[in-house]
Amino acid sequence: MPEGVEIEMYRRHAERAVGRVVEQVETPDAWYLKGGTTGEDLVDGLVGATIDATGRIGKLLLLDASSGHRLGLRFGMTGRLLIDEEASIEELEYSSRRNDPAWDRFALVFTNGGRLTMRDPRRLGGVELDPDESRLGPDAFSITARPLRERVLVGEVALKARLLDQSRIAGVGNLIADEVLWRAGLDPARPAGGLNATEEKRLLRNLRRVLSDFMEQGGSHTGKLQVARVRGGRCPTDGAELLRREVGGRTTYSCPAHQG
DNA sequence: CTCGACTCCTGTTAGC
DNA sequence: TGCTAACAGGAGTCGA
Repeated sequence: MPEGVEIEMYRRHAERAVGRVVEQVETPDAWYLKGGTTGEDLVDGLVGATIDATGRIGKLLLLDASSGHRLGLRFGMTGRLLIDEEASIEELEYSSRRNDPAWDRFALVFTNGGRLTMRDPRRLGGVELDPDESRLGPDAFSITARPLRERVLVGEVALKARLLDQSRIAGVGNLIADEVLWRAGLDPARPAGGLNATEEKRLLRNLRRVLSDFMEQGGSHTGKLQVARVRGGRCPTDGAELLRREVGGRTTYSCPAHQG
């Protein structure tokens, strides 16, 4: 599913839209418009404007328009981004391999005839004009030791729940969280505030490595733990049967032997 | 402010 | 073979 890694790939793909002029906005699914944004808002704010730049905070993809407005795109669990009908990621985990235009929820049509399309079977994504970015914590790709320690590694709540909390660190989803904690040898259910200095460093180091590995390998489904994230799966490093639990409201796989 | 529970959505898949 | 129910998770809301 799209996590920060996939959204960064989408952002790079969306660079192909920079410099183009919006001719038309297509909103076939009103449910997909979020935060009070209407089709009329999008037409008023975007038609005639040039896409000047792309941006990303966590899982939120941003398109800056020359009108001064900023378009926010969220992809939920199954959303894909198409530019001129071309996808950046062909295999999206947990998404359909089918590629049905009936799932098009939103599109920008450009004056050159090309288009930017959001194709989302399960409709968990959404589009918002000028979204509130202040609700997101520092981006996972650039977070440093201090904000990690002060905003994420605090309190009694489960460590993994903290990593998934977009207001504290933006961009970590279920697969990235499981892979990072597995590599760092940390139990997902431990209190977030209970890590010592060594463990904090280990967490940050592994977060950075996982993000860079996943970017290189083509997505958050390319982790070493991924193949074992099935019922009865075994730890790829020590062979112990993985623990399958719900932590932070999400299905969580961890190794009882080396994640302490 | 914190935090867990609940809800939304629908294609896929396991199981009968 | 065909049907049903469980499952997946990002994100918002609500109430204690």
